[in-house]
Amino acid sequence: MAKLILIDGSSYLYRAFHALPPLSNARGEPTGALFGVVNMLRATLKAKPEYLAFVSDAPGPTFRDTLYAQYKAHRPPMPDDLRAQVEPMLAIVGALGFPILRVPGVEADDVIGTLAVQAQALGIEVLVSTSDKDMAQLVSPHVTLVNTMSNTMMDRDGVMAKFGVRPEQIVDFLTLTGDTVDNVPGVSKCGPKTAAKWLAEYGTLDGVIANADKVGGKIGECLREALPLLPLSRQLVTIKTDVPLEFGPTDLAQRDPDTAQLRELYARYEFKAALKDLDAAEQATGIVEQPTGEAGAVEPAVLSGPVAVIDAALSAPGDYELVTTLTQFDAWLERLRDAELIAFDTETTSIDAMRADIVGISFAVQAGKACYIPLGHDYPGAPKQLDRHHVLAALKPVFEDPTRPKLGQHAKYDINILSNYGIAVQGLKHDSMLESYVWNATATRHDMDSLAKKYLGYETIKYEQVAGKGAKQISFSQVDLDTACRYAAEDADITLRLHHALWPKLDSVPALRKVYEEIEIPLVPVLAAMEQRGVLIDGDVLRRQSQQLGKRMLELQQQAHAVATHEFNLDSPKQLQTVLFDELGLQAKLKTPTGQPSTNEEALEAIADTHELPRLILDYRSLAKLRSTYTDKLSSIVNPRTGRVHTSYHQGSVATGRVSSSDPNLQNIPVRTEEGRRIRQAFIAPPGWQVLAADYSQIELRIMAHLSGDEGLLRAFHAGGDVHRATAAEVFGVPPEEVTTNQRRAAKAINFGLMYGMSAFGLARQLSVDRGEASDYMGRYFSRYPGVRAFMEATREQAHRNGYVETIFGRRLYLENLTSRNQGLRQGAERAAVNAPMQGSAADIIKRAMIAVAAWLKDRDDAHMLMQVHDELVFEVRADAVDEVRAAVVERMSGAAELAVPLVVDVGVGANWDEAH
DNA sequence: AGCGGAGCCTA
DNA sequence: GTAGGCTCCGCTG
Repeated sequence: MAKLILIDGSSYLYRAFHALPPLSNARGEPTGALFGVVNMLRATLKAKPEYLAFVSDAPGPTFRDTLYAQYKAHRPPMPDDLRAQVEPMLAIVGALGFPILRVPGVEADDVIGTLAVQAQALGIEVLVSTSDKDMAQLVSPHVTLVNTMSNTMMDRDGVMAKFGVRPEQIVDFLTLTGDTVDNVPGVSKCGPKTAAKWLAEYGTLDGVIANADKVGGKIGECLREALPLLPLSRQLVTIKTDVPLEFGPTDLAQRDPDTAQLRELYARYEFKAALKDLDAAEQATGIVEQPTGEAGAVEPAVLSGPVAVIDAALSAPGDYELVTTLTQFDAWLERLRDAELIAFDTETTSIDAMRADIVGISFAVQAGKACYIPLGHDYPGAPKQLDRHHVLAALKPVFEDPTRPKLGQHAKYDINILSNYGIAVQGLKHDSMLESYVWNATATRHDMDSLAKKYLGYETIKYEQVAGKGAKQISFSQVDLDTACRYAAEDADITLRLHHALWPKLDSVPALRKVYEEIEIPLVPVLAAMEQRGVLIDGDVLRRQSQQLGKRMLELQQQAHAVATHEFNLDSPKQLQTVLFDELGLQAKLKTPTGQPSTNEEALEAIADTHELPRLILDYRSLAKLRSTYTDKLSSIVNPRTGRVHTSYHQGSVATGRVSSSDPNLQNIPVRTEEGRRIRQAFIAPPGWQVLAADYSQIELRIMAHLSGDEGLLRAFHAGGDVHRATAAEVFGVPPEEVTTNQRRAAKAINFGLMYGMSAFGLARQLSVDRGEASDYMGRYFSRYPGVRAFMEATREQAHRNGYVETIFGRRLYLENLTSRNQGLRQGAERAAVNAPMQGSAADIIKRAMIAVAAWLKDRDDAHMLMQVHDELVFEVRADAVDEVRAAVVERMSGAAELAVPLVVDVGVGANWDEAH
């Protein structure tokens, strides 16, 4: 059964303030009450409730003040030492991921009462965490009070034991006893015992009132005296359970905690146990949450309250309309024409845009107001839907009008879908996935469900909930219309709400806004076009290669079995381990991270001279990899409709700003070995066309020269020629023409290693020299290129100071684990920090180049951009246009950034991708 | 059927 | 030693 924990914030703050000694931190700030509350919150989280909230009083009068001017009139003002702890408390509560609820006009109790009743109706178990006895009136079979500070729980029996009355009698009980602290008038001389006695006798307050005459003695007079005020008192002590709220119990999921901010707050207020918990969690997961706000010095006051308060406009349930009539559709068409920003989403039959059919479209034009237009639900008994052709034809002018701004979540997919129906979407202005990605690429995944949870505290309907999962999953076209509407309209609605939550963040940092507006958003249609175009594959070439590879693999396999004297699965590292190290008794040189003797390439290479089996395995593996991943796979993935391979480019999955490619991954096609390179021969151009490949020469090293400003490195690049040779000449103190092959190899290893944040130890390993020698090389390198060392130091320092490093264009690259107590994790983070500005800037540059080249290609039909492989762009070009395209591509790639060194681009042209290199 | 580990391809 | 994606096995449901 799902559980909801409601925390009575004010009650805890007061109770902790009075119960704990007046602690303070090194700055002299009071921390006692905070400490108590933080411990209570941490204990609460350990219960892992599905839903939770921290409820506190909103500023301003409530309905009780209106009802009775004397209400709480004698309450002393909040002590300064307590007041000072309110803002930090809210900051910590927010950073822990609690939804904070503050509703004006009512007290926290009323919000808690209302949510408790609502949750109960939904079959949710409720725990009310409070130290306020008045709350006992809420207790029921599924509502229990918890007092974390005294570590007690109070259910129905507990209420009876403590008060001597049933929970439903608590209101009457409190009315009779009154409350001197809150200035609620009761019956004087009537304490808990008398109240319980009367209620036991007459059942209810009304019963007591009706029988007021029968009560004798002095106390009877007091009762009769109090009679006129009792109805008012009852109103005052009754906790409301019908407050109109913009959110419900199920909106109250915990958000992702902001560990970085927590660490800072805990450190500031010196909560050592809480800090230790954070460290333990970090060690366990190896993950540290990145701050989502401006990193650097964080003043708790700035980040408190509103950051985590559920914003009614962004978190309320939406109003979704299922559009099945022309009247409805025309009304929405009108809304779209008037909209400042159109949020749209498509529903289809497949996640592969190239094979998907459209099933429906949803729109949102304001938060909470969305529609779903079903177009292709075809289950038995499906209601009649609008004509797809008519709807798309009517929407086409809207989608294709660049002056009507549009918003999507991963809009590239929807653009591809609509393109299948002849609609060329123009005017994509925003994409919530990219907003989140540019804001902080690593704080969260950027799918809508994760974003809604993190930035809105909203739990979306999951696709699995409407369509099932695994083998039983049905197509969206089989989902009933009402369910489909809830799901699909929510997608458009949440996209819009996410935009409202994320855009102000981006807009507040000019460099990030520029990266988003000038790089990521314009890149969307460019990538979409590349995916749709696809690349032509020669299936016959691949099939022939598969056969040849298979034949040679079989031979190797038979030889291996003969050597091992029995059959075994060459693809199984585990079986191989047994054969090599147990049966044949070979000496294992390396271990896997899990402690098993390793059978990876390096380990087999190391024992290849002691037995013939390792070499057979190595040969077999390289062939198996080629066949399973490339020759078999690629020919099977050719789209039958287009005869081409259509990859997907991912704009939101690489921490440094690169794009990645999958289904298939065209960014890891072999190139280093002769056999591998043959696979590239299958990437061809149509008859009369050529493949043109253009790649940046040493782009990351050039960026290092630019960023570091190191004179030696700048000179080397300005001189042109072989930079590794130039480096070797400097490091080894010989003229460039006398540099030996080994010297150049060492220099190249240093150049690359430095960009990966390498240590002398790593270089020694790479070059197979001892550590002293490697460290000697690095010493000489840094003495020749002192600017490089300074740059690396500065980068590490910036990473520690800000939690992120930046690219040339100001993209922020957050680092995880920089403050880890685990040395390995921390050093890993520092290496990543050193590499990130170079890898990230290179990514920015090629993205800018792609946008520029695509703009130039826009109205041409003699060349298409097909692939991006990090520092390389691949095109198909009609033979008569090759020279012109080559010049234009080089010009735009070289001109994609103004660096302190030239950006050199090498171009090759050929009948296939291999020849074009 | 889904998942983690091992291994290996790219820049 | 940076950044990814894909395939296989072998385990768990």
